[in-house]
Amino acid sequence: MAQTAERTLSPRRAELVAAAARLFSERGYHGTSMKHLADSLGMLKGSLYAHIGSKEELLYEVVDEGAERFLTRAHAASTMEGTASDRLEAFLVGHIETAIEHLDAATVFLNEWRYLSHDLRAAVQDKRDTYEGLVRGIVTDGISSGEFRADADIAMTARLVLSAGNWVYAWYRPDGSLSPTEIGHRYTESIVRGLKTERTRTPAGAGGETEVAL
Amino acid sequence: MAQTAERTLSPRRAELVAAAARLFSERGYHGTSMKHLADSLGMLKGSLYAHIGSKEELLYEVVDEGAERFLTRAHAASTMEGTASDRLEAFLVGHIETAIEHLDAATVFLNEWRYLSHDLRAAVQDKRDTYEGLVRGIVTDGISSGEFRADADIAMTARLVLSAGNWVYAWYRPDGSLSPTEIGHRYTESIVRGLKTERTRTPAGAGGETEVAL
DNA sequence: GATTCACAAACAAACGGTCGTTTGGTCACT
DNA sequence: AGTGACCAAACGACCGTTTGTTTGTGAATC
Repeated sequence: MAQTAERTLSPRRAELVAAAARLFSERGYHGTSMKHLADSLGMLKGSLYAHIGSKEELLYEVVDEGAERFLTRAHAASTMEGTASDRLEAFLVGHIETAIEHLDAATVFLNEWRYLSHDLRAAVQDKRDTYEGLVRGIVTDGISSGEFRADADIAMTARLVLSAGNWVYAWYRPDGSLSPTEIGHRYTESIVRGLKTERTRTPAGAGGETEVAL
Repeated sequence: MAQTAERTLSPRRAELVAAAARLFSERGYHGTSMKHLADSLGMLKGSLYAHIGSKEELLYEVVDEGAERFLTRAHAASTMEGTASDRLEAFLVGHIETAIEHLDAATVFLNEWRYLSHDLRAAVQDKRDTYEGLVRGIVTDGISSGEFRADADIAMTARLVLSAGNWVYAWYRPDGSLSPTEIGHRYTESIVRGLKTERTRTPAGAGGETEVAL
């Protein structure tokens, strides 16, 4: 009855998902019509359905792709050797690099995922919970080992880290003077400095001015 | 020809704007139809146009109302007596309190403003720039007075503050155990601790666990 | 000769918005 | 008290357009 949406193969389908990521991030899910999508690929909207099952399926694919990228990097950071500070830094740098390198998918992952219908949204929510759990784990480790202050608020600290990383998409412009890695390092330094028990201050260079962007 | 949309008077119109704020924040601007709005007020969509000029006018009203609230609180924090730390704290606490007390309008202000057409969007952008300028001013003052580290990155620090505050809407639930004020204080402490030149550590109580929410 | 892929046309439903009409209530005037 | 003018507010049908999706057809590719 319904034509099966062949999984991930087909290069043309990948183009579709990429175009959807760009449009959804620019105009939002509900603000993007199938005609917009088709126009951006030089075809008619009806033709899209040779590659996909529905508009929502497309949204899910973009969102899930974003979630997987974040999780992969986060898992690597969580399990690597080193102090909790090292891992927290690797986590945040990885988060910000991922967000910037795939700005479209990351924006959609952060902003449009809530428009998924119940079941698909729940699947994404699971991954988000897992992700936040990884940050909390690192912070908890740092406290256990005496590296971080014992009275640090774990949930609040984790959210501060994620908030910093999650808002990058809102102000980052590719023509800025700082690299993603550099941004990640600076954010981490600010946060970790406040977390540590003893002072292990690393000198930080003064950066150039950048334009105002909230 | 076009019926003039009477400014801000009319209590019924205010109800309309409030209902729009709630719906726009829940379903997004493009995801909310005029029929949704009318239904939520128990009237027909055609009747809405006795009070408003267009859907976009409604969006602008919600967004601008949000912007004004943030700006008012921020201006008060910026001009108050005290150290830069005090003002930075007042700023962030005010930001978070405002965001939570008017969660709907704040969410729309942060997420949906970009769907305004060019001119209206530019007006909002101005206010956002002003807002960010206020944070930077406080950080700059702190550096000048020797209160904050001389090598602190002003733009980055300002963004860290705003990011923390701007993401609150995404995880805050009214039934949580922490008050808006408490949340603001904890965030500020984490950030300011990393900014200060000498240690002026204030003891912080360990908070209760809260549920996972990204 | 089967499979891909896009076209072209059509679909019902929903979109934002308009408009002439009806409603319920409040006036001033008799 | 009764009457008619006035008025904001809501109705309800309708506008033209766009929405996401389906389907039958035909050209190209393997």
